[in-house]
Amino acid sequence: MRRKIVTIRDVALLAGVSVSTVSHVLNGNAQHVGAIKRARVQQAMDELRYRPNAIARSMVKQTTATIGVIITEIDNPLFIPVIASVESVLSPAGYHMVLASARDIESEIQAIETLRSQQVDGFIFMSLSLYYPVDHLVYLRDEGVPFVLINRSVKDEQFNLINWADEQAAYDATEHLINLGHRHLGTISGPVFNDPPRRSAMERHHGWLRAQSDHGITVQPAWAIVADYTYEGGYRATQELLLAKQQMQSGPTALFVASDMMAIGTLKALHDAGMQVPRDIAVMTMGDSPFTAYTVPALSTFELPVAEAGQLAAQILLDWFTQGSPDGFQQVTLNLTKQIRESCGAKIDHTASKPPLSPH
Amino acid sequence: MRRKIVTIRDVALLAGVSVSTVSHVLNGNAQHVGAIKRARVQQAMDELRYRPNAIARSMVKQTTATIGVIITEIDNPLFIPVIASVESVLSPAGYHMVLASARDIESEIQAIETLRSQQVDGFIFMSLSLYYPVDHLVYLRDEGVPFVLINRSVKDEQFNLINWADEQAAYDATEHLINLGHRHLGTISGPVFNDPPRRSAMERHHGWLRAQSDHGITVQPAWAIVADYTYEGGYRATQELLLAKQQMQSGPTALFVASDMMAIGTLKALHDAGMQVPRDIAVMTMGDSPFTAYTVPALSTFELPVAEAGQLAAQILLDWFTQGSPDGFQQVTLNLTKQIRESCGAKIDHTASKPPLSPH
DNA sequence: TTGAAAGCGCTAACAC
DNA sequence: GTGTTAGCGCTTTCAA
Repeated sequence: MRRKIVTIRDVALLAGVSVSTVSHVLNGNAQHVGAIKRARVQQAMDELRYRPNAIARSMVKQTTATIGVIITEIDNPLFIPVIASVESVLSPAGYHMVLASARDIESEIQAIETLRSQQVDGFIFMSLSLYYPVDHLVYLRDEGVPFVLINRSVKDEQFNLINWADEQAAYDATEHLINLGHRHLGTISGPVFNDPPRRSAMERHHGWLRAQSDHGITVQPAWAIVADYTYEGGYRATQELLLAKQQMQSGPTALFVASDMMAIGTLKALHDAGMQVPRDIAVMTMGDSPFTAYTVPALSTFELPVAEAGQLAAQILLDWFTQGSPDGFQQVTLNLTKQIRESCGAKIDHTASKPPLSPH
Repeated sequence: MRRKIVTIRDVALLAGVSVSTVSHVLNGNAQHVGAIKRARVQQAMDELRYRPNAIARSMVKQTTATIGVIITEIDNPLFIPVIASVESVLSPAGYHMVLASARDIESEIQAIETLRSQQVDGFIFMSLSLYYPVDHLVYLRDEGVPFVLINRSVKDEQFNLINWADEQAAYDATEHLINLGHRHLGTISGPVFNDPPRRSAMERHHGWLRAQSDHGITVQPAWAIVADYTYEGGYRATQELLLAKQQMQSGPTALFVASDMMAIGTLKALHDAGMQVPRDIAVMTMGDSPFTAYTVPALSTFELPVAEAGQLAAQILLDWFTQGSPDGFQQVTLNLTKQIRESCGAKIDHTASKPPLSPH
């Protein structure tokens, strides 16, 4: 990019005016500039193909109109709609986005340092959804740096924090299954045993438990298998569950699968085992993948409002920049949307549908 | 980000040295600095929590160590692995990435201007895979700005250009079907009738045609349906095909679906119509979605080496920066990887498998 | 080995 | 209205 650079000075020279005049027309303070000179300046800029140097401007304005987006799990499909929506609100406001990825705390700290030295005006942190230490974020906050966290596992109340109502959605999904008549529920959980633990996985698992508890259903621990949110994980966990069922001579009639990627694996494993969904087993899941509508059978799911999270995050930052540091911090929990399709089946008939397994 | 900024001057003052000395230790020119002073400077930096201002540095060095990535179709899953891999090679080299999206030529031109004024050192353009005019890219090239195009539809030979071997993969996929014994082939094409046309769709369609031509198979135009690379499109196109089949009293025994997203829709439509894959109809597709392994049945596909494209693009730019402007431009075509699973079925037996539709 | 000083391209008082 | 000028934080000759 090292052409011979055309500067504001060149323009001033050609237009026969001073640099400050050029600067004024550049910044729209055109009221302070006579029409004749303004035209001359415009023409000189065009002639010279002048392009203002944003770096130099940032230098004096002490602001870059750029926000840093730090993402983890760059392979997580979730972050596409997020950055897309962040971009969609930032861009019209004249803000830019620099991206950095960080798969752990160390590289996150590193990324923050680098972006700060690049003078970004704020941050969006996307999704290191483990309960990691957040000392560096506390520090950042105390320095007055604007940032917002999306889907982040923190317990501290003092951040701008956007989360999804994972626990409630899992509860609702499970309850939906219960209302359909199911009394024997299994689950494929996310990575609940991670260390540090992962918020969404914990919450979703908890929602599954709570719904059953509220309905007086006894949880069968052998029917709760832990996986890792991937297709493969869902596939293997389902095989495991089927094995347990075989050994126990009894299995769940309905499954809550804690992520739609896993649910795809579950569907596959069930199919490979010769089981039909929802006839032999009902399935509910949650997530944001548009694929769920096109699986066979189509998955009943709770959809994450992912784009909303990104928009909101960007808007919080923008407001901060324009209106100055806010009084408190925003804690937003976005609800998921119920999407009933085929995999959860219809209401089951307890009196007729099953052979007399239990006296009930 | 407007704390009271700690500058190199503050450090110099505290350490009792000159700014240029601080600058030297900052830039590793430590040979020129005595050990005692060096230590003093280090300590002062730590004490003040000094963070060098990259903006100021860029200002004098005339380089930002940042490359602009302009993507279109931000909803296209393809670009995730691309930017992930771009980041993975840029980051270790100390380079950053600023993202902009542009869904048409006008906004692309706009994005280029903005990023240039931000003094990015180069560009990666990702995937406006239509034959749009490229005057602005020619201009960019002639100005000596480093950039590379990924999956871009251009005919000009004078760009760094990374593409996938779409035509060949489509040819191979079709030939695979032919080798399996199929003689009646259908296709769900991408948006071939777009204006301007879309390279990958055209090429894939052409590959499908060429393979049949090479094997002396007569193409049945009614079995070639055009869609738009989406699930929905694949679903609807397949329904259309089924309708045509019904009206003609004969249909294809095998389908080449030009993208895996569409193929998911195809599978669904086929299932909804009560047809079994591959028994009733064989399916081959191509793309980069990891989902294909988990559909029912698992999709036979040609996989796009997407990450490779990103790495290559980033590397070309990095080499340019370190070794200076190259002599020519690189034109790379990356081959897809054959992945045979269930949906294409096994070799079919012409003598026995079908009721005597034809005397053959 | 160290320091003084001249910018990098731009903005914003402040004069005129 | 328009021009002069002092920086923004840093690197880099060039002298000492």
